[in-house]
Amino acid sequence: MAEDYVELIAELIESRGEARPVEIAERFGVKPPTVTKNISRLKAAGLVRREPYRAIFLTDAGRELAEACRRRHRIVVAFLLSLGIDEETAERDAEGIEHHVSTTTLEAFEHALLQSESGK
Amino acid sequence: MAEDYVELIAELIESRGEARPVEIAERFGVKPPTVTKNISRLKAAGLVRREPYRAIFLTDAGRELAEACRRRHRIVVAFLLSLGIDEETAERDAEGIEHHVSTTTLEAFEHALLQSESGK
DNA sequence: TAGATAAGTTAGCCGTGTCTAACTTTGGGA
DNA sequence: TCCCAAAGTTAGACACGGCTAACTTATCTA
Repeated sequence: MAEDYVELIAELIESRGEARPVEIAERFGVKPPTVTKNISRLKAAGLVRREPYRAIFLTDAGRELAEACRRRHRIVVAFLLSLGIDEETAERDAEGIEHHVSTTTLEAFEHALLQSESGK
Repeated sequence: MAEDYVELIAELIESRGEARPVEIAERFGVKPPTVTKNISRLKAAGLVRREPYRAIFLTDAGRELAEACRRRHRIVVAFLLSLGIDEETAERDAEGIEHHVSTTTLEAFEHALLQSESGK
């Protein structure tokens, strides 16, 4: 959960300037109370900084985690695309797959990606 | 959860002749009461047939699900291996990845597998 | 065949992630 | 400026998947 949240929060801050619960709820297809509860868990975990009714910000730890997740996500998506999978499916599957990919496997994906690029 | 259970139960029946809670608990690294609870959920879902204190059997639906899962598992593992990933990592990652792979992506894996086989 | 031991179950707890219903706060018009 | 709608929170419920402690059943062996 935490990974998906910080990833999305980082994206929202980048694209919108701030991250709001209502947008998070829409993107994940959950209801606002779920977001409130999860955000407070992220806060307890030191990933997020925030006061009630205000926008959500990432701590340094949160930003680091988000960066690692986004990088991993990009690699997985790019890899699936390189296999000829359509964008929508690649995005959807990557969402699930990325949390189960070890460093070893991620490196293998990167390596395969380089091969396919040189061979195109 | 259900998929992992029926997959393992099918394996145990094949290799041992029957599936016993104690073995399931060991393989998943959980305690026996967890297995009892989950088996009764599988029974409620119509995937498993069983009386208390006896071995566990799959229903037709359970067997079908198990077969689909095992096939998918084999493909994911073979695909990861074809990327040069070591067996242990391939097994471990496949366990997580397999539940998030759409039919489209599974087919792409199979296709890539054929390519790599013809090219070796 | 009677115990002891291994296997399995039951009861009750916890954390996670979800929901609905009802409330509060914020902020932008009229 | 005041009020209303949108955003956010709180309270309380639920299912899932895990645990420990304590109990019951099955089985093996002396």
